[in-house]
Amino acid sequence: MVKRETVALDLDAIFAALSHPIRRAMLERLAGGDATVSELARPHGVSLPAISRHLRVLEGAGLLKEEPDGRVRRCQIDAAPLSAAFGWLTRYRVLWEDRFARLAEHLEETRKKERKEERKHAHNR
Amino acid sequence: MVKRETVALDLDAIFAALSHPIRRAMLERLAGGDATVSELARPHGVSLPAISRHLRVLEGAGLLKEEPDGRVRRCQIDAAPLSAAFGWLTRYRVLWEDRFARLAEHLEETRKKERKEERKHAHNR
DNA sequence: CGAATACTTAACAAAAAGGTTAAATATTGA
DNA sequence: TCAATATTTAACCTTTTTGTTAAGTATTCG
Repeated sequence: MVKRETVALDLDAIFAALSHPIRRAMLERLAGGDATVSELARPHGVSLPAISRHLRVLEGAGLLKEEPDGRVRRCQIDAAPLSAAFGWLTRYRVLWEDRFARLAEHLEETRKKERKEERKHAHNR
Repeated sequence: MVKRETVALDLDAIFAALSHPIRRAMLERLAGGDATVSELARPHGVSLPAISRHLRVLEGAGLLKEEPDGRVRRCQIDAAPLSAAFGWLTRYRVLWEDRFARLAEHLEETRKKERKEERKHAHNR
């Protein structure tokens, strides 16, 4: 199936896109509403070309849509791909939680036995 | 506040660690239980030094704990840092709430089934 | 029209990422 | 003790990432 590979490639691109603080900050900014390239650039002390390339990274991960509007470019977040990242994390978080759950169960079991032993010994004292 | 910076740095490292398919596969493997370096290396067609460095990336993100055990190194997942990534995504999850809801439902459904299967198998053991 | 504005592309450099092979280290087991 | 096993370190190469400045392309507006 092609889909599996696509998803995998997406995850590569999505997680990579999220791994840079400027790009995360841009997404955070865009979460509050659309913005132009310059507006997105302003808070970060880097050149416009650098910003432009960050935007293309986000776009490549499917996280950004741009729409030319006169001489301005209006940028909009597309958060949909985040659900893939979220899904990956969730799938394995679940597994780890299960492991913890099983461990916790086991410990609880052990504790019960121990308490039983304790009570027995208390009687014999 | 030092904490904020630490978290930001962690997010860089955590998302970067998750952006490589081999590293994600290793975490998936480790989710099923501890493994040695060689065991982790086996499925991927790369050299052991390459694997060793992937492991250090995971370790650097706090996702891996290694314990020398004779001439073997037993690797164990530490899922705790994932909650930072999880947390970041969750903050912006408002933007894809609908999809999120559907995904969450689906995962919950899957988990229930899996647990049912687990109990069944546990009985047959 | 022509200057200013908002970007992008080109060309370049430094650093990081990801891989390789060869050599070093440590542990086990015959 | 010696050979095999498991893994890391060193040295090296290539590609990608991230940034820079300078130049190019549209678009708006006086």
